[in-house]
Amino acid sequence: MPIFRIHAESPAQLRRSRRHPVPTGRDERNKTTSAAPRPPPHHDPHSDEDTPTSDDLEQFAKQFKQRRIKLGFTQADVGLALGTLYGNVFSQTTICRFEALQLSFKNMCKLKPLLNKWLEEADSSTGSPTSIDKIAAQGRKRKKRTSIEVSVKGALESHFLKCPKPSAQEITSLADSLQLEKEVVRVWFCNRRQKEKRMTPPGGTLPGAEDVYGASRDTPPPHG
Amino acid sequence: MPIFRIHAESPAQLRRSRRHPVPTGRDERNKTTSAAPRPPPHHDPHSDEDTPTSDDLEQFAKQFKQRRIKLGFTQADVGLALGTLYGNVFSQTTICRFEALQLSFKNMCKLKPLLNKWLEEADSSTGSPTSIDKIAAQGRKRKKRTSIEVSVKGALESHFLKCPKPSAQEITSLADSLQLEKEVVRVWFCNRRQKEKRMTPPGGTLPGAEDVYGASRDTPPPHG
DNA sequence: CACATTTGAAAGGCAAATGGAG
DNA sequence: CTCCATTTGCCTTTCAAATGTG
Repeated sequence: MPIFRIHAESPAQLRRSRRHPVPTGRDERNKTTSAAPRPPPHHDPHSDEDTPTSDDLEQFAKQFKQRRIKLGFTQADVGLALGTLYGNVFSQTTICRFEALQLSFKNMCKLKPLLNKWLEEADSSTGSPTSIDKIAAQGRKRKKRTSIEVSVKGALESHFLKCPKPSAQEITSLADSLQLEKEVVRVWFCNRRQKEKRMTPPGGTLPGAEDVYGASRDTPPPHG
Repeated sequence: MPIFRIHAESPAQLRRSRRHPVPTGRDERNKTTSAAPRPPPHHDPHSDEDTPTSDDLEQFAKQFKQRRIKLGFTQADVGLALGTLYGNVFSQTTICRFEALQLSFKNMCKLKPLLNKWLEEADSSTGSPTSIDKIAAQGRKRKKRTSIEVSVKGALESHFLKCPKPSAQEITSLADSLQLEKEVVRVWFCNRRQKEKRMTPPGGTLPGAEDVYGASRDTPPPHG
């Protein structure tokens, strides 16, 4: 049973390879089953703070989820709590991914200590009135994700078609006319270009038409 | 423009694929797109409080979403805000459904005034410090949804197979052994029985043979 | 800037909670 | 209490916004 797949396939890759059929054929999944994907730089087998093994993570995630549920918290609650505890909010999505081992190995390692701390906190204060009702998201580190309205998106899109690489000035004026921050627009174009690349099939053919070639059995999308 | 499908096919009905006649008898399903499914008791054309038409709702939902985004709020924010405004929290999911017109007509009507109020509130306080109005309205709060752990679910399931209709006493003891509230267990069995029924084809045959009785073919299959 | 990665808002599936009728 | 319809939310997934690195 191939348990822990973290890092064996990073989420990004999963996503990508799922999008087009990509005749990968063989799964490269059986790379590492339970060994740490990456040997610790200097081994230090005893702690929770040091690079854990995949098994550690799996174990922890499982236990974490169990405790969380038993304590009656939702994933969202946890994400929020991390904010009030360390000023570092996370979305419910991220907690979900952690529990499901769907983050990269590195990412998992980064989050583990935080969640561990929260768990201890929550665990110990079972029943006692530790005010966890701080709604103020102070010192938010990451910028809140901007929602771009459909119509606005359309406008951006059509601009992109005309000019995928607008100058700083163009961006500014566009941002202005759409009432968006300049930075948001700039990043949007960056991301949009990235997407374009992703969607453009390696050979210049259309995606979906690639199946015609049939058995390119083990040729994952060549990049260059 | 056949846009608004509220009530035309409520999610619930879609899901259950109209197996029951539903008391309404005649289907008011194809009752035009723009007329209110139910004529106002005494018409009072000027208000937001009265039964709105489908068009009203569609209009409102659209506008609502636009404003919300422009103001920089997420669906979750709104849901939460409703809680602090009226003591009646809603989840992100519900707000999402409202915006997408995915609630039943009745349900939409019920939520509209609340959201409308929030919108005004939020709208007017753009930039101004605002009063943190805590209308400690009805304490009428929905019980937080209980998450039942996988293993516990398994236990319940196996009990169900042995005895789908446990007595109050059995429930109590089961609840006790699983460390769940008795009520939760009772409801679980109710819901489980419901599910069983839903999955069991009407004639004892497999689902798909259901239409033997009535040619009710005005509902296109769930979109694809 | 390109490219890889982290992270979240919104949407979808399933089911927990609620309400009405018997 | 039951059944059944309906409301509503937790968790999950998708797509992409934001961030990090060269």
